[in-house]
Amino acid sequence: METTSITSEIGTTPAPAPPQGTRARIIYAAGPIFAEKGFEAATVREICLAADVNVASINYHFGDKQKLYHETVLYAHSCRHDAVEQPATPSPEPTVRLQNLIEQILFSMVVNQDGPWQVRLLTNEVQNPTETCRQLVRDHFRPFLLELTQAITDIADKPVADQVLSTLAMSIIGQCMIYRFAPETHAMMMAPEEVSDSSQTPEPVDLTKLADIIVKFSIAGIQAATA
Amino acid sequence: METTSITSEIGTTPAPAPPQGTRARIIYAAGPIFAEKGFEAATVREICLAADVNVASINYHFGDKQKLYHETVLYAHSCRHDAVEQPATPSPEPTVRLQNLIEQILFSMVVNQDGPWQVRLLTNEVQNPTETCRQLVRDHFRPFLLELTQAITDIADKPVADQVLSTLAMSIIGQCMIYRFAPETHAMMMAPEEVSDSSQTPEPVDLTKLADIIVKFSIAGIQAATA
DNA sequence: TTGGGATTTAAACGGTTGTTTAATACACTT
DNA sequence: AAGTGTATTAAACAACCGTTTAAATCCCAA
Repeated sequence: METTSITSEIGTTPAPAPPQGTRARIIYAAGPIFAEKGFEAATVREICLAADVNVASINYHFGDKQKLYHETVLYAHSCRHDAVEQPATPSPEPTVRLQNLIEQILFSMVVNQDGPWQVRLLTNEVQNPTETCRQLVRDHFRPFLLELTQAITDIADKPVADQVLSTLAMSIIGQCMIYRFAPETHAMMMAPEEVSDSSQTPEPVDLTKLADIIVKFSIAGIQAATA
Repeated sequence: METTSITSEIGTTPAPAPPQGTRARIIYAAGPIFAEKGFEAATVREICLAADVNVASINYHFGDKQKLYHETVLYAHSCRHDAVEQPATPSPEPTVRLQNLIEQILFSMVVNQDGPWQVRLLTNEVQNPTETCRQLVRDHFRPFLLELTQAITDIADKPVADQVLSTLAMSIIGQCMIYRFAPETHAMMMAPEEVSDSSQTPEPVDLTKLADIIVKFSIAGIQAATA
């Protein structure tokens, strides 16, 4: 059995074209299926059909369905993480750092770059976390949260109680994530009549403008809540 | 077959004790199971086992599994809607109305009154909407959104572009909903080491204080974003 | 008490699930 | 060319899925 990690195999290149190895082709096919139907509803047979491999290949290369899911989530995160560039040296100005962080969430989680299935898969995992999520929290989410709370503290320019600090951080994250947590219901609310099929996720919002509003909103909110 | 709607049967009374009728007992047992495992992963056999009824009862009383799910979601919403009292006459002061609306979301969606499964079920439905969600949007969510945008417009005290208005509304809803969309991941982020089983959803946050922070944050944010 | 619709029951239905097996094909060294 | 370990294949496995069936039971009006 191969032992190569998929993240090092095709994770570094977003790979819009289906890859060649059997193992990589399975993950490439499993991603959108897991993202759309969830872990339980997705069947190994339809994944293998989409990947054009034998049904036994999943158990041979990954052990079982659960381990395939684990690898697929990690691959999805690596795609999104690579898709957004970060400034090499953080700005000394905390409001600029806050803007960078907000844009980082929005552009990695909201924009549908080379297919939105990676984001949808991560959203599902964060909501119904498995051991995979714990790994993501430790390696990526918590370091990000620390940067965010540091920026908030600097903007407040005074000591902030821990509970207030975490509430403010969650307020900022919540503003960004709402667009990914319930995009279809959001579309229903905004356009009540014209149902439309909307096969692909509609992206009518200008992300730059959206980021600007959230940044202004949040800076004023931080100052008011810590006054 | 019975034709009584469950919402009129036990919906008006939150009913912490298991109800008597077979039909009601099925919904009472199906709620937490659907909420925890999702529609596909939940099996009719474990629902019937929990409800202590025959496996054929679901098909007899509801037609099929999907129709049972539909009724269960509607019942869950009626529980949450009844659990929060609303002021009879809206205040003329828009900031007070905004505070009432924010508390309305928080107390109906975050607090775990007589078990958090109703909220979790609604969250799942909003994320992967079926026809049931469309019904909820039409009858409840959109009227709520109209109240919210009206309050925002009054606070801004000047004309606000539609796109900005809807962005601000989503920012407020997002701040409240983030605590329900990913409560387990949120707990992971806040307490990295002490994993703990946390069988029940932990509720360390003081809701009144939380609401206060979000209200202050949002009022300042609205004024800054519409200045 | 009796008749008959409503309800509950045990059992079975066809179909699908994830996984395993054993045989086959492949690539590459000796 | 023979041998060897890896990879792929078709077929079958037991278990479970949602649903259906037909008989048994309940309940209440006549």
